[in-house]
Amino acid sequence: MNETARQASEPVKSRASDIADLLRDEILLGQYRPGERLPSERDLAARFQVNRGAVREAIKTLAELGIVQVLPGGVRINPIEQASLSVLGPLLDLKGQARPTLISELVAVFGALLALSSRLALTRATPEEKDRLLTILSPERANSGHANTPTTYEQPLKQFAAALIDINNNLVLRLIGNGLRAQMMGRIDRNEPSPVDARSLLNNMANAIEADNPARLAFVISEHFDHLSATLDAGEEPPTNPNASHRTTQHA
Amino acid sequence: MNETARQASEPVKSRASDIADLLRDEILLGQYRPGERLPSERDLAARFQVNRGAVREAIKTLAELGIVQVLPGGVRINPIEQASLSVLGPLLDLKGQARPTLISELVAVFGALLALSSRLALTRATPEEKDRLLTILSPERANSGHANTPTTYEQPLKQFAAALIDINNNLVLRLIGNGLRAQMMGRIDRNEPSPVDARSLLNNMANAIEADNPARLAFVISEHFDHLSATLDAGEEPPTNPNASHRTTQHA
DNA sequence: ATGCCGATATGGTTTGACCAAAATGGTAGT
DNA sequence: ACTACCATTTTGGTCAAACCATATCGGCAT
Repeated sequence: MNETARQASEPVKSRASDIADLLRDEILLGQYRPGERLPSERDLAARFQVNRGAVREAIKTLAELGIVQVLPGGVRINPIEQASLSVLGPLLDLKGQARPTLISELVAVFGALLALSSRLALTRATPEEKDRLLTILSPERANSGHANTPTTYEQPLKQFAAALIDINNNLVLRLIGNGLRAQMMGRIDRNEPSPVDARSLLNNMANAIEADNPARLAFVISEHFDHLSATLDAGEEPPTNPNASHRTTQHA
Repeated sequence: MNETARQASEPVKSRASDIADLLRDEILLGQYRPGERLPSERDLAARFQVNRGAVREAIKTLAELGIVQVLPGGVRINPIEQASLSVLGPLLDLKGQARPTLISELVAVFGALLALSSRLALTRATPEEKDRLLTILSPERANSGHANTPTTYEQPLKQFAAALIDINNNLVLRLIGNGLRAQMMGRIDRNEPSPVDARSLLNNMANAIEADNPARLAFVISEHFDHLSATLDAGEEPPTNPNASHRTTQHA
């Protein structure tokens, strides 16, 4: 029946993917320098006690990630800058060991893309779509009336971003968004506690939408994330209060 | 000696990559519907007269592209929206057969990212870096003095974008840029004849930089590419003059 | 010191087989 | 007739031992 319902629970861990993960982390951690050669497939197979085929598949994955380059004579390590977007996730998992400023950079780009996306969307949005966006931004005064949503700021932003993607119907934008989201999934949702008056952000966004002002919408978003990024840039862990357990029902 | 000089001439075509390309195009062309199952590895191996290992590696590639999902019991096709950025290239090669509006969408996102990147860069650029940007934008009045550059508009923009990436030093931005560039490489350089008064764009950009106005810089870029995107959106091939052979020394 | 050439190492490919889990289809029980 | 269960088949995952073409490296002869 429901042929499209399948959801891909876990990626089905396999030897090859385990090896790929391991080698990937080793490379991202800088254990091999760019231009250097990875051990031969046979050596790796011996090291991991697996068949050469498994190693080949793992290397295939690394090549697809853009962090190595396989050519006759040997597999060579690429500079990180030549990698694919998909390395962000692993890089984040390495928690700053490889690039301390990563999260700040990510926030900056995310904010900018959100701003861009919202500007484009608001320009072409129908009244109904604008209503939808407003509803997402301010669940308190929504028509559905149930104000029991626990004042989380990430959720509205996520939904908002998703709605923007739908409205824009721009495949390129969607693919980039997919990539970023996939990499952030479950990695910095907690680490990015969306500090800096996120509530006022949502309000400003709503106002800009009501005012039908795409430029202003983009501006308030950019401002917010620029600030957030700068904050993260300054100290590695800016306002990490001892009681900060992400969403502490602030005298709601 | 020069250990980093190796340049990866051609990607070393292999059976597996051939098969991957073929299957990829078939999927992108919609010969399989999302949720549907790809033929089994054994069947594909038989069809392509190759070993199963080659087919496995090909499928691995497709999985990395995000266009299929391999799990015990069968390989299933994903909706295009779940793919990776890397499908853009193949999609462009299919020249609109799969998604006619792709180029327009790409231009829109490219412009927006360029605007974003330039805004961020101009905010933190040193005077020297600003000079560098200006030099790139207006080679005529550059200090080097050789005005023999044949008035191409793509080149300055490419160099400009590259310089921005360097200035920003934002890995996320760089990876996205890499992805987009890799996909566009040799594909739409000719198809995107950078029409609409590109010269005035460069001038406006230079002015904004001289004025130290990041917002204005971003604005002029956004405006330009929004317009370009809209133009592409309207007619599939907007001003394709019969004599349009990309750069026709317009009465220079 | 230089040029050539062969041994060696490397990725690419093949064959054939086995395993675990999913999908399938038929049978037994209701 | 319908459902629940189970055995068969199919599928991806893995393994083993080779062979090929090319790139690399070493030693040899000039």
